[in-house]
Amino acid sequence: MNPQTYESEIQKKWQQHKAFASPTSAEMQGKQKFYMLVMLPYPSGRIHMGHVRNYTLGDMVARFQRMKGAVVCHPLGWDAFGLPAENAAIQHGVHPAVWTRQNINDMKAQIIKMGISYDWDREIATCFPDYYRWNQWLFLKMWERGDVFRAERNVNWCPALGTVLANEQVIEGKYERTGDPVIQKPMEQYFLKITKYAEELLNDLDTIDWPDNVKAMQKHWIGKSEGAIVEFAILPTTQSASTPLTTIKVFTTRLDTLYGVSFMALSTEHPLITTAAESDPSLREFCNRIASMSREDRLICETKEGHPTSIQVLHPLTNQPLPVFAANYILMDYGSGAVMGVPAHDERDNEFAKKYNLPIVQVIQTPNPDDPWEKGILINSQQFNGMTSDQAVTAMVNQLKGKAQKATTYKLKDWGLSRQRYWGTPIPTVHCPQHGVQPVAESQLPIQLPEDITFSGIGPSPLTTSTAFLNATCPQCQAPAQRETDTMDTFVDSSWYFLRYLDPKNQQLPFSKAEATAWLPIDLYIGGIEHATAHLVYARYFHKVLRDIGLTTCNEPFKKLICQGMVLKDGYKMSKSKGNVVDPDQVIEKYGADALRLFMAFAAPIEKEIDWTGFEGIEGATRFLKRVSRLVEEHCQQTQNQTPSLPPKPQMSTEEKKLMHKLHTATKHITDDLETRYQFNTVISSLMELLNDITALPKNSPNRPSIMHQALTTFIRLMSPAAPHLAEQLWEQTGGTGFCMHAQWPQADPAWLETDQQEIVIQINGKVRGRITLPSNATEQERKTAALSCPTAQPHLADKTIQKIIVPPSGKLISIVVKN
RNA sequence: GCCGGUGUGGCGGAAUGGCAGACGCAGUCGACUCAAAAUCGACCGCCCAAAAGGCGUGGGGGUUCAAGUCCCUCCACCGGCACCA
Repeated sequence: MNPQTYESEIQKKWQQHKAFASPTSAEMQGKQKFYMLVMLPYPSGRIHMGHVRNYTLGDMVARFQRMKGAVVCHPLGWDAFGLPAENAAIQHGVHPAVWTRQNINDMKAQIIKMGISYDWDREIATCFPDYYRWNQWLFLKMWERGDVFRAERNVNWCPALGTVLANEQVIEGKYERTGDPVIQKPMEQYFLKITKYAEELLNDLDTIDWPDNVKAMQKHWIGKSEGAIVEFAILPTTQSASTPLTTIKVFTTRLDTLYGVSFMALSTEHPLITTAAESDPSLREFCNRIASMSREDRLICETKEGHPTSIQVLHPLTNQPLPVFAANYILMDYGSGAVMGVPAHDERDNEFAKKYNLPIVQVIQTPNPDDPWEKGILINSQQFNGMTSDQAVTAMVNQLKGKAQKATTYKLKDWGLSRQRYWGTPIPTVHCPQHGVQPVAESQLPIQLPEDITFSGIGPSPLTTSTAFLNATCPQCQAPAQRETDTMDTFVDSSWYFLRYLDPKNQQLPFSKAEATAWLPIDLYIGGIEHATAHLVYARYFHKVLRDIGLTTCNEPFKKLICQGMVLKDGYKMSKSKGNVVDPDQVIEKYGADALRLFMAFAAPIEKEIDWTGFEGIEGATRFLKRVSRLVEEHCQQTQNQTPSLPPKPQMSTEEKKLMHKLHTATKHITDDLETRYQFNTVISSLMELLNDITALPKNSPNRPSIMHQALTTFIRLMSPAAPHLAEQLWEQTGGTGFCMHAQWPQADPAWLETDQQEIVIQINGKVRGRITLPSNATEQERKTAALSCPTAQPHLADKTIQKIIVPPSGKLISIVVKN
């Protein structure tokens, strides 16, 4: 029978019997739980090989855990808000909701064809009011907690279209579609105070089982550095009276180099520079030039550039006046946007000082004179001379009294939430002429997206075209107010979706605490490495907020994370524009879902990239499945479903005992690989080895029917997570009851893991010189004696002095050390 | 530049300090066949005619009875971040 027919029949049966259903917390009855999660897909319309790989491997774990007896939650949903739907609306006139709906239906059908065991009763789509109302609810909770604020930040502004663009739409400073120039324009936006959790987000990385590279990326993203904030007083006569500032605050990790400061550099966006530029045309021109550069250009342009100002500051210890520059290498959004220039001990300051002829004063003696950027011993620093860098920092903070404090800064920035888009969660606030920005009352949720929208791709957010939507009342004074037209970043949607799966129909809360407590943390999360920072940081942050609101109890949502490698074609990522997309549907059409799954699991370790090009290997997967079917077929014909019970061990032939041993060692390996090592390629190779050994059992083996029955029914269950359709088919054929996917997972019997006889390798001076077979219970002395009399070892022992004989605990090897 | 990782046959890869190359793909030869496909069997790292033996996990060094695996160092490649004060 060909896979195309039986696979869909089995899928129907699974569906009819709700075979993938998972219980609520009340129904769990103290059973071991397992929450298997994959990153929710964007409904682009077609599944691709990356999805296939991700979902196959997740499904293997889910199916394995079910057979092991765990209650398994294995859901899928749709990350359904986002730009492509809006583009489809602009280009093809189809409403984003319609387009998205259709794509979800198409993709769901494809995923069902893969035989992935998702509990579709838990399905969610983030674009439904059912879901996004809880984004709004959470926003209001965070507002109450004071975790939401409004501030200005630059956006990509396309003056020709009058539209804000996403980073991905801007290429080399131009709108990718029209080529219109894009500039940076400050705009008032909503922010979430993620920085409040910076320290915890950093520290808790040590408590989770994640890949090193992802942890490293997150650490770098959070970017903690410890140092001090020091104040430099502005010489009053050197700046215009209009500025309120009397000091400049500077963050430094090297307060010990304070005596080496010869200038101060400020970001071109620093308020002090902005004010100074008002009365200094040359400075203004410099700042404008830097501001007009796109982010990309700024990174490419590596030369340090500065512009002098009339401002001077006083050195806090020596009271010497120091010049203040505006400089292109100072970032406004890190530290305080100001740097104390220490040319002798900072590479960038050094370059800058040389260019502008500023004094370079060495104040640190470093262990390696060629590396002046390191810490060392202070010199030229008056009473601090002779101190180590670390001692000096403490001493200087004390000396400077209120003018310096130890401080910690992070690269992590507060999360800019606002998007000037239609297809997203409306931010639940109104603008009242009297009371400013006000959150709406909880009772008004959901604030629904209006349908009467025209999508032109130009002008402000499409939401501004719906007057019905815009008209609102102020919750404070009930006077007319204008509804907020910004929508939320779609990362909000994906920051807590895994909790909504647990209670998808809840009308009172985003999810109940009981469900969250019962199912969290997620035991295994699989997804692409591209989400190593943004999504995985935001989701961790949201989870901590939810914990602090009292909705969840654990600190970290994802206990174990695996990032799967990409599926390539001809060395490139598959993409429509390259025309190298391999459609999973066509592969299933030709080979069946089981073959594709098997191949995906076998091709390479999960975290590595695989290239579809080199892999006629799927033929191998097909061959394997055919061999299994044929073997079971033959066995059933021969035995007519008579299944005598297994004879006691002494009555078995040597070959039969060997097969039984293999059956149990394979069971052990496959169990380990699926349970702890998450190494899927060796699951498949173990299955192949086992199949080879089962096939090799002699036709005239005395207990063949019973041994074969035992071997095959075990094999079918071991194969079931990877190739569930064929397993189901063969399970029925061999007389199994119920679904194979619900059958009990085979257990490795320790008695069968041992063998009566053992082959022992004899090494002499590290080289293999012979092998002997001994009873497994032979003593160490017997092993040594036998090894020394091994014929092939004799030539290497003659005329030599034996110095040492080592028998390692496994007993599988004996190492003899000899000397001439 | 900094951080993380990888390096094993023609290819994908296996190997918890204990027989390197499991398993598969490709290939070669054979069986079956009128023939082909499918299937089954054998071979399949390098040197030597072969056996015996030697060499061999990016290069060099070290620890160990024993190193693909641990340590040092260099090289190459991949990924991430990148003027982070």
